[in-house]
Amino acid sequence: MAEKVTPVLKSARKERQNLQSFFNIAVSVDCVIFGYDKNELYVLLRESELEEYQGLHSLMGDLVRPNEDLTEASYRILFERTGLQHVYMEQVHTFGKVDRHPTGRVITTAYFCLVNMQDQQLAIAGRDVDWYPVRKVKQLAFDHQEILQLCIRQLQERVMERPIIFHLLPNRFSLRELQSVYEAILGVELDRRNFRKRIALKDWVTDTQTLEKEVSHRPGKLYQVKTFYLNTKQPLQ
Amino acid sequence: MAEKVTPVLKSARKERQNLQSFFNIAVSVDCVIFGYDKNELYVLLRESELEEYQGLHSLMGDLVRPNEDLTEASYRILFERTGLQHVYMEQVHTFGKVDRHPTGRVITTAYFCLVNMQDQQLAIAGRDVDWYPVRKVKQLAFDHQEILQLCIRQLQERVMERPIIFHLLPNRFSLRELQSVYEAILGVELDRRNFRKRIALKDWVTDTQTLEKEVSHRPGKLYQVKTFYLNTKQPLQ
DNA sequence: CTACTTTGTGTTTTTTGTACATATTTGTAT
DNA sequence: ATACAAATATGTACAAAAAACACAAAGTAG
Repeated sequence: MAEKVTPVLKSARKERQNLQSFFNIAVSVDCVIFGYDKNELYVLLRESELEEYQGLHSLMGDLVRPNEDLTEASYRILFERTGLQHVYMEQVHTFGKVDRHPTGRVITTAYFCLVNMQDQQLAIAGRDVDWYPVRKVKQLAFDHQEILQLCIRQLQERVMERPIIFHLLPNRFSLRELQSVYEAILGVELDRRNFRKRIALKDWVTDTQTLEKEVSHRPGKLYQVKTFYLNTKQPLQ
Repeated sequence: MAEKVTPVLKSARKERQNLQSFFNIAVSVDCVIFGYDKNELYVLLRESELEEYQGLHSLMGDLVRPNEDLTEASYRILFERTGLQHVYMEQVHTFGKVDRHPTGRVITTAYFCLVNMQDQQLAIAGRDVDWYPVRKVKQLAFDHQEILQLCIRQLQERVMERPIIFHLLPNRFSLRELQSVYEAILGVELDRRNFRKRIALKDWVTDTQTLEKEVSHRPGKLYQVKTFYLNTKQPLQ
């Protein structure tokens, strides 16, 4: 790391005179867009454009424009790919290795986004864009596998401390579905009785007085999240 | 998205207009360097160089060089200012508002660092650099107040989940000191008996069989953190 | 040697989390 | 219509963790 010793300050000043050299780093945003369907957590991926990564998938990313905030860029990318606005999003980490992009110096800030895959507004843009079960994603272009892993870990932490999981679900859902989303994200099985107790205690949802339809067994009650907990704005960070 | 272009930016962009269109965002790193002494949490600040922020302090930051990793840049900045290497550091957040820097588009990634203020190696570089009690910092240049706040919050979360607090302390410390660091960071008072029980349970420290000196009361035992817990590498993120 | 300050320890209570079993409701096949 | 399958719905006992709380011992200062 900081192997060079004292002359650093002096040479830094020198380099700074030649200011252009510091505008040689491109800035991008990568969105890890999560969805949930039938006991599986999905992530939205596209086919990589680069020859170097032919045949591999990559996250939804783009360079940040000179006149847009970092946050704006992430919402733009999400919108371009999904047609969705007002989606829950959190910044996760910035990846800045010199050689992380094969064709130039690009640092990237990763965000995770939670979307409802049943949303009527949802319009996956591009033939090469599709949902993939997170469990099955083994290799991605660039350092995107690492980015994805970190986003999953952060998602796992967040769903345990804040009511953000509802962004993955349709308006009405059964407690069984809710539990399945937790299980898909955390990768563990949960005890049904304790789970329901915990949810009841948190007081995040209300009974809609309606029942599931088209299930080949006893239908469960449908619940809604209390609207208070559906803010897109992240309460922390 | 909001297309506000301030005159400042416009001229800044003009200067760089001959560069490739997406390589005109500068990337910087800001280090929030924390220290602890006598019941107070301190942060290392310098006087701002910019006219716009004359008289205000700012964090330790610099532009990232084209050929250094983001992480390298943060260790370089820390080393330039403190002479320290192998310091505990964590990335916190990247700040990317278009207008966050008055003289151009600069996005910055914030790191927090934990240093031992009694460290013999510690050499604060520059007349304008000094320690300030975190409690008393009210206003900073740029968006550095916001950055500082977020770093404090992340530090508060981390010390509750991982044994990183020892990086702020000298080699040997009493349990009373250790408790005081927690109290300074968290801004709360802790029960001594429960605190000691929790620390004993965590099994992070060993008794050095020596006692405090030069205290005007019953001296406490001195402890050391088990070396296993002193890795500079962050275990998560 | 007395007063003072801080260290050092243990018990009880409360809260939280975990493990676990049975009756009920509906749909489906006969 | 009846039996069966599958999932819903619910409560209690136990273990672990956190919080509240009080008193004796060690050393310093005068």
